[in-house]
Formats: sequence, structure tokens, C-alpha cells
Amino acid sequence: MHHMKKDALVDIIRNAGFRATKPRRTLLTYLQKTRLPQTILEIADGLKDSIDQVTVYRIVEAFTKAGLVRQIDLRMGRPRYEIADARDHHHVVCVRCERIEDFIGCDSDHLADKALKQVKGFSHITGHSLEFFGLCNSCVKQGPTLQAA
Amino acid sequence: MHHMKKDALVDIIRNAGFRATKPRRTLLTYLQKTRLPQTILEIADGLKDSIDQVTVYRIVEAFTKAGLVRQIDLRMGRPRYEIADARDHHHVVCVRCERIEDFIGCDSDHLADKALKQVKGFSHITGHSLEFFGLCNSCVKQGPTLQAA
DNA sequence: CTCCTTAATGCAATCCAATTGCATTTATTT
DNA sequence: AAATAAATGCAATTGGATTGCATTAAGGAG
Repeated sequence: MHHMKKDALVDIIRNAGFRATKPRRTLLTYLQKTRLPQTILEIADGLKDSIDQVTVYRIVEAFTKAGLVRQIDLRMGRPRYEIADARDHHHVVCVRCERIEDFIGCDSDHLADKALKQVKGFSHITGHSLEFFGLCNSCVKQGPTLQAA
Repeated sequence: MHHMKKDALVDIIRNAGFRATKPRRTLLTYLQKTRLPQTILEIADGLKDSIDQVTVYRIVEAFTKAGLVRQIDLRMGRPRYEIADARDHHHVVCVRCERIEDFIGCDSDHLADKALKQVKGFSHITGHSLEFFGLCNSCVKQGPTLQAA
């Protein structure tokens, strides 16, 4: 009980209130390494099915509630998930090729204040989402879609 | 804003490139009257099944692509839809009771500029999403959830 | 370390939102 | 009114997400 320096990973999971099981460690490691926000199925796939899909669903849901993971909606059919880093970053998404880039500095406190002044039933904001959509440069170059009427 | 002359409605639909069919007129009128962003199934339900669900799916998708309808993601499982008014408004959502209020004035142009300066592969933003999450006053009053550990 | 409790996982079955195919209907043009 | 192409409705199907339950294993106690 004294010689084992606990993994940082294990600490993170335990501090969030969970047992540091192998699937949880594997999944968290995977998300830490992964740049892009992923769907549940992409995560399960990326883990080469070393973890059952049902378990991936359950872990991601639990981690999201606990604040370890962040849910992102990019108008791509289903929600995506990424590791919740301290840096509050957002995305710019190409609506044609789905290219994704990050940006930071949305000044959400200022925005939240503005919002709170307008709404009647709230006095406290705990989270926010902000995403931009557009065409990336290479898709712009390609010109309009081929399908004609 | 409530009652729109039928001709105006027909024009809107035709200008978007569609035939002004009864289901389309019904659905658009319904969304114009409805305050809250709704899921597909809520819309179908709200229309009392006067329109087949499949048709609701198809119309909403087409209208969204055409810019008549706006897709909103509020971390509530599935996307919601509302009429695309000129006023660029966003929402504050209670994560417990799902109460929704609107607010305006996000200064998206400024934010988009900031984002564009940081990303490499984009030079044009066409849309954005911005939502705030928190606990509404009445849910705050209720205190923490009953389930203890 | 071994035992013990119970959280967590895996698998099967199920659910239900979303999609697809196709025959029929309907808006619009001539 | 006829022509024709788009749009709808219904049935069937797909596939992501959920649930139940038996089994496994994490973590605390002794």
C-alpha cells in the first residue's frame, strides 16, 4: 500500500467517483490520444472492439456526466465526444467534407452574462456549446456540388 | 406573426424551391406558431399525425437544407428544429427540467472573425451554434437530486 | 495475501428512431 | 383537361441505443 505510485490515469478516474477498471482506463487513454471528437461507434471501433459497445455507451455517458468527457454536436447526425481539457475550445466544421479545426477564446463568461440578463428563469450558467460551420478552403476550390436539376 | 396569409406561405415554400403541398404548408405553419424547438417526433405528434412521420422527416430535412428551418442541438438526445427567423437567437437550457429560454445578441461576426484568425483551412463561416446550459431557478430551489450515495 | 461486497462488464434480446422502396396521389405546366 | 414529374403514405427494414441478467473483477477489510 505504500510502494505503488498510482497512475495519474487511475487517479483521474477515481476522483471522478468510479472504479478504475480496465475498460475505463483504456477508453480514457484512447480519448486523450485522439484529436477529433468521435461518435460512440467510432470510439468502439477505434478501440478495435476490445471493449463491448454497450460498455462504451455506459462509460462515455458516465464520464460525460462526471465532466471527464465533453459532448459536442456538430450537426453530423449524432453527438461526438472528446476529452474535457481545461482549455475551453470550440470547433470550425466544414459542412461538406467534415474537416474539423479547433479554436479558443470565446469569452463565454461575457456571453453568459449577456444571456442571463435577458432570460427570466435562470441565474447560473454551468456550460455552453459554440461551433462554427462553413466550407473549408479546399471544398471552396472544388466549387459547387455536381448534382444538377 | 401568428396567422400568415396563405399566399405568403406558398411563396416562402416556392421560393425555397419546393412545391407548396398541403403537408409542407401545414408543417411550416405549425413551426411558425410553435415557440420551442421540437424534435421530429414532437412535430409529428403536434400535427396529430395529419402528416405521416416519414413525410415529416423528409420535409424537415429539406427545409433545413433550404434554410427555412434551423437545427438546434441541446444535448437532449436528438436534434430539435425551429423556424428560421431573421433574428439570430440562441437558448439557455435547464439541464434538469429542460426549460428553455431564448436570448439574442451573440455578436457572431466578431466571434467568427476570431475563430477564422486561428484556423488554417477556412476563410468563410456560414453558420454557427451557441447554447448555454445551467439550472433554472426553480430547479436550484429544489436542491440537489434525491438520490444519494 | 485472501475473502467479501458490490460496482462494472459482456452478451443476448429488445426497443425505437430513422431510412428505404414503391405504388399512389397531387401540384404545376401546357 | 391532360401530361409529367414531384411528393406523399404505407410497409418493411435498418441500425443506433437501451435493458436485463449472469458473470467478472475492483477495492476495502481482516
